[in-house]
Amino acid sequence: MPPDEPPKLTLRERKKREARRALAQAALRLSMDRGLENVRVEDIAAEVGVSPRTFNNYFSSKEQAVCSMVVDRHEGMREALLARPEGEPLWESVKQAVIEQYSREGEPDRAYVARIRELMGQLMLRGEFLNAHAAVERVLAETIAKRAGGADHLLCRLMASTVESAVRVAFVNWFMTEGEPFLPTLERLLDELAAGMPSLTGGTAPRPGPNTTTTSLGEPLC
Amino acid sequence: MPPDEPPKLTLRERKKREARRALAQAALRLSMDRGLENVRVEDIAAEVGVSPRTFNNYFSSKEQAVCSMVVDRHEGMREALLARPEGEPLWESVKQAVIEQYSREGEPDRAYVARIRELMGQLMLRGEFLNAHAAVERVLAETIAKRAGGADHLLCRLMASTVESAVRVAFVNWFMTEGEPFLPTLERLLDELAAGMPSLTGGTAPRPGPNTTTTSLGEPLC
DNA sequence: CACTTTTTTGCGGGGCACGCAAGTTTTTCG
DNA sequence: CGAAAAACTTGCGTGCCCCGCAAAAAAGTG
Repeated sequence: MPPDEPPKLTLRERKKREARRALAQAALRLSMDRGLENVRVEDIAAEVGVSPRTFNNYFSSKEQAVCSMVVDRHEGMREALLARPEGEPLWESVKQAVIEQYSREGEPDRAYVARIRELMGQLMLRGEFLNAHAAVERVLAETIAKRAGGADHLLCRLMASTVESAVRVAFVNWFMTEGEPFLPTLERLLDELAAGMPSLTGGTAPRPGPNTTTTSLGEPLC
Repeated sequence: MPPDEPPKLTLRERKKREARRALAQAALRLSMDRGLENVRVEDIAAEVGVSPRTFNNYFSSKEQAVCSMVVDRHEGMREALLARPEGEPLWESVKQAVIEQYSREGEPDRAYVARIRELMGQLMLRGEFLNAHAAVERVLAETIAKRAGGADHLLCRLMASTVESAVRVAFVNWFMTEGEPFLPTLERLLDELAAGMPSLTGGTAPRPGPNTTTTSLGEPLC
């Protein structure tokens, strides 16, 4: 068998990536177990066998570490989108690229649903999570622009932003409902997006209907 | 003239709101002047004439204080949307409600563009900013659901989320370009949304075109 | 004016993020 | 190879932040 990945990247680079990955994973694992508020930076560092100070050389907060898997996805996102066949309509390309990206990880682990729900309850974490999505959004916008051959820059940003919206909504739905699978939901939402959400716009009749609870602000669910 | 707002709310309530408002405003003002990193909680408290500890009774971080104006907008948002005429198509209602909301404040102050741009460079702040938008998004989704008479819950969330996307994209465009006015951009983006972004989808031809710079990640611009 | 409820404040603790200046490892190159 | 250069890690020290707690002050009540 071939000895291993022949180190194309300098040893240093490999070590760095590995350290980063390990830290991120440790941060996530510990947070799932005990809840983010019971995880000190010290713990994460210890888990990986590295000094606390080093943790901060890689991430500037534990929240950032936990969310780094989200942001790392932009890499594959760009490639997937650029790899779509030439003539394909833009929406279809984007839809397939995004779905492919989230298929590769398989349906998120059902066992952890409750934990994830608790995790996302943390306000600081949500901020970082949204930041991560914003990062993905930027490269997505750029890639769309490239793919669309110099289309209106603003519209590309809008499209990228709404696509990320769909992802987030599908994700929140996934971990809030216990039941519904992620990918089909995502696919449906992307289709709706592409069509301007006719299912909503269509059923215009504002029947009063039975009152739903007016859950006001504060910081309830995600 | 009538003596004043006849205190409908107990004196206590008024003081609380006033304190909160004052703190938020001070936080924003100071951040604009010196940049958020040079503003300690102590400074904000001092500006309002209150103990630092009290600041944290109102906000759990300075970032939150700075962004509180965003989240306070959900109040007016709900009212505006529910006040739209009955038969009006949903998209039109939402569009008008949102635009109305942002008209009431007038075009954001042109003089501060550069400052705002710097402000938004702060990563922590962006997280909180996005959190604030997420809060608005929640009540918007709920209001849309009510207005649409029990339509698909998920789609309502999607619509709310994409609308907020449009707002953010328009806003970022505003403070990144120096030039273009906010409201017309917003209006255009909302129209595009309602139509599934045909301007993009239409021009499918993927001409290679001259390469644009592949600005990769890190944490470049907003 | 007593009495209750709510808010403010000081204090103290636990933690986090980061600059800096050694140490240590990897890379480069003569 | 072996030494200088470059890059990464680590410990230490600093400043700041967030929050729990309990006492003091303020606002509401009769």
